[in-house]
This record gives sequence, C-alpha cells and structure tokens, in this order.
Amino acid sequence: MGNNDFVKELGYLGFTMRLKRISDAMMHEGRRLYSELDVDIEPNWYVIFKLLKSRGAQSVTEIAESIKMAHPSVIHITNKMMDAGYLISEKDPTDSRKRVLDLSTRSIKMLPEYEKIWNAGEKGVEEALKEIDALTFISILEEKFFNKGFKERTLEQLNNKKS
Amino acid sequence: MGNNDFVKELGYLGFTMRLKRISDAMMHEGRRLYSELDVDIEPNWYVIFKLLKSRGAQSVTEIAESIKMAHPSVIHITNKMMDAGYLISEKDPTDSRKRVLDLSTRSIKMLPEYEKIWNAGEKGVEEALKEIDALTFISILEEKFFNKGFKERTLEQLNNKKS
DNA sequence: TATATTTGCGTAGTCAACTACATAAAAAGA
DNA sequence: TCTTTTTATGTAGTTGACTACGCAAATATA
Repeated sequence: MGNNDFVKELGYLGFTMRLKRISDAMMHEGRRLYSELDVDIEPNWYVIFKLLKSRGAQSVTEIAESIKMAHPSVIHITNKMMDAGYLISEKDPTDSRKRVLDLSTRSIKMLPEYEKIWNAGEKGVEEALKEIDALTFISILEEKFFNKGFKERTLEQLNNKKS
Repeated sequence: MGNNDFVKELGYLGFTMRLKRISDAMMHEGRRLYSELDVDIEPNWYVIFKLLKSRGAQSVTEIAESIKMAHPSVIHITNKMMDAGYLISEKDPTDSRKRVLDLSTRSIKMLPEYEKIWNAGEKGVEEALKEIDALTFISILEEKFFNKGFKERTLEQLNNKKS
C-alpha cells in the first residue's frame, strides 16, 4: 500500500475501511489461488469442511452458531457446497424442522488434497504474522467490538460531547 | 464472541475469516448507526466526502487510486452519492474521457453535521484500540499482504513442501 | 499522418454478508 | 387439549467488493 493512500491519512477514522480492504483482498486472493490450482472450492468453504470433519454432522442453525454467522449466510454457502457434491443433507428424525448437514464421500475423498492447501495457507499467514502476534491482536479486536459495537461506541461519544 | 467459536480454534487458518467477520460487523453497525440517527448516508461514503473535501475535485480513476479501490467500485459508490445529491460530475474540458467529481452544495451544507458523527466514530475506535496500537498493527498487515499476497505466500509454502 | 497502444470510464456478471419477513414444527402454558 | 410462544429454516431484497470485457479518446510510434 504505497505512498498515496488517503485512507491511511485518516487515522482511526480509516481503520474500519482498512480492515475491510485487507480482508476483501485476502478473499479475492484466495479465489485466485483456487482457480490457479484448478480446485473447485471457494474461499469460505474451508470453515464448513473443517467444522463438520471435527464435530460431525450439524444442523443449519448449529453451524451458524459455531462459526458466528447469520443462518441465511450458512444456507447460502452450504447450498453451493451441496450443488458441488460436497455435502449431504437430511431431515432430523426427531425434529422435522431441522436439516442436518454432513460431509459427502466426495468430501472425504478430496479433503486430504484440500488440507494440503489449507495447511500451506495457514503456514503462509503464520510466517507473515507470528512476530506481531496477530492472533492475540484479533482476539482483542473481537473482544472489544463484539461486546460493545461500533455503533454503541459512537453513540456514547456523541452523548459525551453533549453532556 | 463467546466460548463456542469454532473459527477461533482454527488458529492462523481462521485469521482471514475473523478479519472479515469483524470488518463486516463494523460496516453493518455503521449502517444501523446512520439509520438510527436518521442520516441518509452509507458507511463507506465518508471516505469520498473526506477525500474530495481535502484534495478537491478528482476524476473516477484518481479517486480509485487515492483510496486503493477498483474503479468500478468507485463508480458504484459515487453514483449513489450523486443520486442522493451529494456529488456533482462534469467532463474534464481537456480530456473528454475523464469525469471529474466534486462535492455539491448539499454536501458542503451537511458536512459539519456528518463530521460530528465521524469524529465520534473515530473517537470510539480510538478509545477502544489505542492501547494496542491498532494503527501500527494494521499498517504491518498491509505491508505484509499487499506486497506479497495471500496467494503467493500459500504457493510458496506449497512449493517448499515439495522441494 | 496513419496505425498501434494505453488510458479512462462504464457495464455485466459473480460472490459474500446482512436484515426482515414468512412458514411450519416443536415446546410451553393456560 | 387448545392456544401462544419460541425455534428452525427458507426466501427476498439490500449493499459491497471484485474481475472481465467493451468502447472511445488520448498518446505514442512507425
């Protein structure tokens, strides 16, 4: 990010945008990576693969809670994974509202190959970021902003001014 | 972000997703903030307002470079700002390919009010993050990943394994 | 000067996340 | 048991980024 970056000049005002820029860039890079390696998966699928492998079959809502995303997002992702043959879905026999998702045999077959890529990706990020302790940093970020959000903090500051 | 967060368990593998989750959450909070305050602007517009105020009228491509976004994204944002009456647009007299954007009188009128909100937002973020020196952190993140991207780092690791 | 290349802008198409709302089944309560 | 509330899922609609491609104007080159 060169010399002419206006957002950087904005100080803390530019912080959220810089965060978004980086995470967007990483996702797009992820997409390019898979396409170059000729692998037909998408950047955010790995979380679902990993989750179901590690914890076994889960319902839509359980998945949403496990990875802290809104349930419609989970439906969107998993539908695509199903279309690609990576997931199977069946009704919960004890609760017909629930739909339980699990890895397909295709997933089991392909996972070792994909895990090589994910391991390499993880190593790459770790190499780049271990010296600045990025995991601790992001934990603090989460702690701060999921407990008391951006909106609430802003409103507080607005009210401070008034009083 | 409680106790049952699977993404956190993934270590550096979950880093990019956690980054995305936070920045998404902040943007959505921003939208809610504006809606609660009954202000008809959107979360990312402030960068354009600030840029044009500070550097004067710029063309589409200049804006894209200044804030490091793809030009179609800039067109998308600025079109909406124009529809809302915040920007004016005219052809560059010396180069008819260029379209130069500037703040409208409506912008000039409204900016003081909006800047109060942005200042409060900035203060809120600063209060939350100054102790962990978040700006330095994000600068390092940018430095690392804009110079050698996620894709490249992953491919490097994959090749290391092979050799 | 005629042609080739680069630059600026715009559109189309893709994907990700959210909220709000609808529906149906399960659970709780009267 | 009947009614009300909660829970699980799904759909619709909004926004935000990107890449890929096309076109026209400006610039460079032959």
